[in-house]
Amino acid sequence: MDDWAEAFRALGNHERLRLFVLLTRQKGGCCVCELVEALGLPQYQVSKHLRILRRAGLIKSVRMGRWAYYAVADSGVGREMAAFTSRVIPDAALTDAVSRLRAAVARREDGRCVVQARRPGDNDARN
Amino acid sequence: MDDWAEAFRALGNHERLRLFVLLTRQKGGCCVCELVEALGLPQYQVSKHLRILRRAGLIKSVRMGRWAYYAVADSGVGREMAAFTSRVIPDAALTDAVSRLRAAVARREDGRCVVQARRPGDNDARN
DNA sequence: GTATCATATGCTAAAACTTGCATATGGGGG
DNA sequence: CCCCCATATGCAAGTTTTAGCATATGATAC
Repeated sequence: MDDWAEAFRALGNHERLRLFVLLTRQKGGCCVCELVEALGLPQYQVSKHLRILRRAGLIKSVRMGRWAYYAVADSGVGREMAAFTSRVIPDAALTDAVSRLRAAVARREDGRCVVQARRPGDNDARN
Repeated sequence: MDDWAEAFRALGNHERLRLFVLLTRQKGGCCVCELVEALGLPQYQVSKHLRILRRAGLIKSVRMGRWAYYAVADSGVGREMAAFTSRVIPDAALTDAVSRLRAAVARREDGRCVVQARRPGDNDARN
């Protein structure tokens, strides 16, 4: 029960919910920079949100070289929540983010992410 | 999407989650004093939690005389969430609260609540 | 080694939430 | 009318979250 309350709280934030739903849409997971690109949020924020989702048991992470790949957790809370959000949250709610994510993933080489990180001065969202 | 984030946040509190799940277990709804008895929380806290759940679209309320009856909302968020929590949260997690609620409901007369409110000095939980 | 990229984290101020107490509101009964 | 019961709400203190910036860590390339 407490586990579920924590999972609900983790998803009770707009950005984190988008983040989680994005991960459910991208089977196989994706790395942080791809999520940063898809969501248009600062990298540190994405990292922090990811940690909260992981602590809640909703997602898992694997280090591959210098990249960290995140995906929906296999067990209990993660799988159930993913199934639920996939069912009730309409695709239309995040078409843009999904297509940006797809684009980033498509740019991978040999299955590895090659997205260049935004640095101060790049064409980032609010500048 | 924002609606869902708000609903998740509302359920992201241990007591509120218990409260909501209790309501899903008691079809037809129940009044505040019955919930107070079932949960062992102070009345003002139950009222406040109920307001948050209602604002999130999870539950609805009806005034009947001096009692306020609360029940899971019919529409979207409420119904879906109720179905979900009923499926994933084991009954064992709140057997005690449910049986106290059932007992209170059983004590109704002519379908109306007759639970006497706890006053300072009664055999309440932590005293 | 140094430089660079991807990611994580510490710190701070602001905002939001929780809790408790007191009290207000709204309705019924005498 | 006044009193009581059921419920709601205003306020203050303590706690947690959030957002932003800077910086640390981990890993690869040179």
